[in-house]
Amino acid sequence: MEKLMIIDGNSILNRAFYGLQGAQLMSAPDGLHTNAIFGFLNILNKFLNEEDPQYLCVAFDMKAPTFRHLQFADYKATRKGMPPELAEQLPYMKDVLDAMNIKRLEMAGFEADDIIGSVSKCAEDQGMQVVVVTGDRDSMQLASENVRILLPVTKAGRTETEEYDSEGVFGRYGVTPQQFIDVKGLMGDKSDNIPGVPGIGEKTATELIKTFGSIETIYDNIESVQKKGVREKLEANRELAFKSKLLATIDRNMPALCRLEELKRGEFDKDRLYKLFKRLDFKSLIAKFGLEDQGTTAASAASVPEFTEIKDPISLAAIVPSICKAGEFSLFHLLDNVNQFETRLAGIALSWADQNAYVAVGDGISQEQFLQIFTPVLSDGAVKKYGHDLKSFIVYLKWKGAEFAGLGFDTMIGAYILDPSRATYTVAELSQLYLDKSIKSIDELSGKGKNFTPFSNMLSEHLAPVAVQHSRSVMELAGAISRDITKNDQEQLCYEIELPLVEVLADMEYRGVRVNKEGLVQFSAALDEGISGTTERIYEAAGEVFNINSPKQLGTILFEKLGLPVLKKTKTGYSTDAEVLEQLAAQNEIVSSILEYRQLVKLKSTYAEGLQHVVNPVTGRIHSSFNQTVTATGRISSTEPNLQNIPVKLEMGREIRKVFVPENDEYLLSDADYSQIELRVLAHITGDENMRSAFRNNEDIHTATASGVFRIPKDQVTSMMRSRAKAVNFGIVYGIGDFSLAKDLGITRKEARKYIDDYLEKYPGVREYMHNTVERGKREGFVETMFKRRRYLPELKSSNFNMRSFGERVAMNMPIQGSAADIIKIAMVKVYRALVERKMLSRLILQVHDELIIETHRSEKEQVEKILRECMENAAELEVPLIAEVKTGSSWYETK
DNA sequence: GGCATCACG
DNA sequence: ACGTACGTGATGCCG
Repeated sequence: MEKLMIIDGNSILNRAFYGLQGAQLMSAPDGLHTNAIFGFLNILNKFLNEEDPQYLCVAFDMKAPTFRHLQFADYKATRKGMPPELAEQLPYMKDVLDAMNIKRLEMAGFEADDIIGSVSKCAEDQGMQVVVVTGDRDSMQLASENVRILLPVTKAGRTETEEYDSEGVFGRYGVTPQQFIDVKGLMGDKSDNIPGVPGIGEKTATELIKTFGSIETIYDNIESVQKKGVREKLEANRELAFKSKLLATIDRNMPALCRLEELKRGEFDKDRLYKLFKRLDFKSLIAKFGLEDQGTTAASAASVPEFTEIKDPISLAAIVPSICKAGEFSLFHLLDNVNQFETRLAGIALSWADQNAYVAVGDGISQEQFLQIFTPVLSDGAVKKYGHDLKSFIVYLKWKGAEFAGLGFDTMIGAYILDPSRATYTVAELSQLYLDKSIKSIDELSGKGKNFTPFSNMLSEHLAPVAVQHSRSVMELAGAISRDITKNDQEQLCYEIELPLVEVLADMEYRGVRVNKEGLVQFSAALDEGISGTTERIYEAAGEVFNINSPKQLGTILFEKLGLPVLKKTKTGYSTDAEVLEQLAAQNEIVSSILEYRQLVKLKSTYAEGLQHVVNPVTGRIHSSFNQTVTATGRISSTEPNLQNIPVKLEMGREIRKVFVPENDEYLLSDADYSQIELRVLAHITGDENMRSAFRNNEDIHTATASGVFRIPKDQVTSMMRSRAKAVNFGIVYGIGDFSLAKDLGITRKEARKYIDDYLEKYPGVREYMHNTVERGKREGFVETMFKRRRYLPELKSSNFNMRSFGERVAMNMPIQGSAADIIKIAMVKVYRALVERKMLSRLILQVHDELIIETHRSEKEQVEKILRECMENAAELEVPLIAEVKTGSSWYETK
């Protein structure tokens, strides 16, 4: 039997739009929203795979009024207009469907439901099987032996499908599909503004129709309606009932929709679809629909520039003079991981003047030969280098003992400065964005997951053209991106802060930090003892053995077996996080054991054991990566391992810091941290006089705030008041709301509101700033830091309350967090230069957002402390003093 | 691979 | 009426 699938376009788009609205907006590079189209295509793809129909169409509503509007003025009067974020997606959705050769059906004067009803009837009559995909239960009336209704529903965060044929409808609602119309006629539908009979709801309506069969029969036998109240309501609204039934009835006899042949599925127009998906930034769908190949065959694909392939040392040496003469060149380096601790150069593409070359390292030229021949160029500061992610190349060179100088531009960093919110910064996507040029991406070439192939295992005939396209693009991108940076007035940020920082971070990664591995092993063993005891106590209290690490199993024990009250839920079930457990601790002894267990297991798995795995066996040190293009605010992030979240708050965790030590006993660790840098930045950029004077007088800011908020002299501020004022200070920086402050402090919302109001009273400049920064964000589309780092905030224009509120909080927070990040980056460059210029033995090794750590040679202790303090305190000229506190000790633990 | 949890500033 | 603080990364579970 042949099968037709009809999709209710508006309803599925709506569902996708509202279903896929996380905190993150989904949008194409130019800000066009794409979430509804994306969701629609995923649903479409799923059902096409499951049903594989021979015929397919999508029905849409049109803006024109339908016969229902014309007959009844109120019809759908309450329905709000489509939000602009969805409306802008419609034309693209239609383009995509056209490119997929899927017939769109829309007709002025009719709703999608009527089209679906008519087409399905026609198909049914011709002996076809019909599947209707919709998000709208109104279509239930269409179900029959041969018409199934598929309803994607979101359950616990996952999309499942409810399926109804006529029996299914009867099973679920107790009435036949036909009678579904009568039920709706009686109960009405608020969202469609179908009035129904006032006072009759779903229950009564269903009962009545079950008994009588239809609205007509009810009125023919109105005296048989048992309940007096119901009968009176029915009698009083006879006309309304019939009118509502008519409104609820889908028109199944629309003219001219019966040309089913036109709905036969056709081939995708792959080229057109590929371009559209590119436009919409749908990478995963390109793969899902098998369009990868279009990238190279598409007309827009850039051609590969002419290049020389270099496979012997002599040819390499031959191009060196030409590069030096050009005075600048771009490079694209291909690194492979030999193992967890070692990278290898697999090849490098070079572009200079009008020439390009690919050096096949490991294929005729060894790494050593390459370095020997090329280091004079790499270390010559007079020859400018343009690259993409030069930090990784510089770190590689450092391991090989080679020098790098003359960093001209890094396109990854440049693109991050232009827009720090991007998920990735690949040369291929930046070329598309800034050069309007399509090149094959290098990651695609090497594959992912089980298809992954190291560059060294690939033929250079495949690698070289792509690598050369990359190096040529890097040259062009350097121009395009630097022009935009100039336009945005971000030159200082780029050339004095971010680019100089590349070398600083490379050096920090290369140096690493010494850890006492034996100490980690011992720490781990000590934790084991605690864990086994705690585990036993938990099993004992639970009366059974289960996996405590599984929130699901733990939830079952706590909330079902032990009957503890459910205070919070997550998407997938009961919440068992620390906040919940702390509230439950008094009710059952097991709870505090679980908290203790969690603490111990976290320390063991993430720190005691996790860190052991990343100690470099050659150096005995941990070489974390410091990422410069990850955060949306300008902060640096640290990975593999993350050395920016080593425990410090609780003593038990803090002990782990004892294993972070200097290289040997000639060295110490110096730790300098900014005192209240974010609040000082706040005082500076808001210009608030009260806050400024508190800092200028070197007051304790939380006490000063408490004194203002509680309207009492500073010497009468209690520690309770101070800690509450501290919470408000923090909250303000995050774009506070009374609800969250109340929860944080365990007070009522009203009290929290008063704290905030009193705070803004005390610091009126802060109120002014918060208002202005949001307004400016809306006007300009972005907010910025003291040093002109930008973050774009399309969320501010969202019609979705939550999303817009999120945008507003970010608008308030980013300039503060980001300015603090700017300042410490400036300090890092200063500190690094000071150490290098003085030819000191001490080196910067870690940064933790407001804290710098130097491995200090004992002979240089005083000098290092002075450099740290001065570079940090003078990194920026603020309206309030910047204060850095420095301590030196024989381990990270000892620098507290 | 997404989710829940928890470590840091 | 909404649903609830900013920025990160690592781990273990589970579909």
